[in-house]
Amino acid sequence: MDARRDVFQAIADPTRRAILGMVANQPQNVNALAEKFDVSRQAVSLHVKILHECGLLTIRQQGRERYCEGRFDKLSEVAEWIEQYRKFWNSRLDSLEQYLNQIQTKTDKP
Amino acid sequence: MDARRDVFQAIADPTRRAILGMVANQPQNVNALAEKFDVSRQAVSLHVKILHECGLLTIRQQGRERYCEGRFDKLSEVAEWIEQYRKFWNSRLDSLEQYLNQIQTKTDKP
DNA sequence: AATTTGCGCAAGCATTTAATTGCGCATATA
DNA sequence: TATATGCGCAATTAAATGCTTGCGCAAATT
Repeated sequence: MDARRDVFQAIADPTRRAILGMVANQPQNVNALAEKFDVSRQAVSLHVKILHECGLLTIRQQGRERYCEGRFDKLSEVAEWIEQYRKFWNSRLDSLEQYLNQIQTKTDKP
Repeated sequence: MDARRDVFQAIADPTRRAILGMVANQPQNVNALAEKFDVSRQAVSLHVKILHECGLLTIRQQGRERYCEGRFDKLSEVAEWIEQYRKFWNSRLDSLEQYLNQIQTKTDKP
């Protein structure tokens, strides 16, 4: 179960995205994560392993527990890939900056 | 070969990302695309089908040819998912980050 | 010291996926 | 009209993926 293993592939799985969401704010150990899913602890453990191999989370061993914490900078790879196409779906704006100004303006409007 | 079929999964494949890159600027027919890859025409045709099913490209039939053109607005789904984590990897001054901090400060206010 | 708990390893299994090959049907072209 | 071209539709195969189960080790608890 180890072939092409990149960030794009890692985030393709919904369970892995959920895991990332859970370890974004504070570290969680593997069992704590596993309890939140319907799949077995082993399945979650494997997802964690994959995410770790991709550099999307770090693992801090503490006694017999392994605390997982999100490491999201690798997502910039995906973000950059997508950014180049933003102009195609948001044709009147051709940069993130302008896009941001747009939503900011919308939001600020009372 | 039709199960979970979402945008995250569609862009997980490098060949499909390459195809999207090729049809971003001007439409290409299936054979023209296939020539650029080492895999068979059928393989490319299948990737095109998947991308089409995900709404990531449109197909315009013209005679016996099918012109594929990128439709990137579905990528915003991925972009939005990623955006929520940008603050974790991009700690430098960034308009989006500032924006996020701004609303976060508002929210955090007790 | 004995037991429980957290968790990785590894084997096994069902699906899914990517890719190939052969076929046939339209639409072009000679 | 005969032939070439573009391309989808299976059917098939090999590999990858997600998941489970059983095992065992090391750290914590009793």
